[in-house]
Amino acid sequence: MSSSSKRSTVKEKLPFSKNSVLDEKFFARDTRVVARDLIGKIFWVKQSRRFTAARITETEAYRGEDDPASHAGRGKTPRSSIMWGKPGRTYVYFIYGMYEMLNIVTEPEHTPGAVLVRAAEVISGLKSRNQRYQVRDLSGPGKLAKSLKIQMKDSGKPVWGPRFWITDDGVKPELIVETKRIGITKAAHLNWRYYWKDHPSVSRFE
DNA sequence: GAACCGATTGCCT
DNA sequence: GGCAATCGGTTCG
Repeated sequence: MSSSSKRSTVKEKLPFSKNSVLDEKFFARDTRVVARDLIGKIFWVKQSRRFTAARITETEAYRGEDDPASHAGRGKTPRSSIMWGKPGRTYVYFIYGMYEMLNIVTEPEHTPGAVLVRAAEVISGLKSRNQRYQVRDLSGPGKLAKSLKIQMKDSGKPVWGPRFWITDDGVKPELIVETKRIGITKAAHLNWRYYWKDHPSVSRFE
């Protein structure tokens, strides 16, 4: 009668419905549409058998050769070539000597594009008690990657497991604000940043 | 090789 | 608001 009698099977139970996981088609679309649609979705990370869930509240779109601010803006290089790769894979890069940035590759294969995940709110898996304190609001891409322990070696992984997932639980923001991207000098006038209006985890309001 | 830059953050004035 | 920290990627020679 106790649950201990039927132990773990080969298949691992995921803390979300398989139907709610976004698939490759979701990411194989216009980068700006994907960036906007990702607001409110849940980003899952599995780290040493524990799951952390964070609701995405802020993103930015980075496109191809038509976007000078994008890593793809000067053509394919060893670092940026992943942006031409299959959609729905992570693109993690290192910047300013100390921060990693989490991006998701967009557009059909051979068309470059990626969405920078700039902010999120941890909604489950938050560490507490005797474990190390973890903040709830991941306000900014550097802090987000650091808190979720996302590193360069995570680059190229799909967002439908076994390390990352993105799910839709039906929760939607009342209003999504579109504004200028942050921290760039080229193509700074484009309103390709999207955030959940008034959400406390958003890095900056403009 | 060497020099320069950057999709950030936190601390300082 | 200004600016240093810090280092892989990119460009230049």
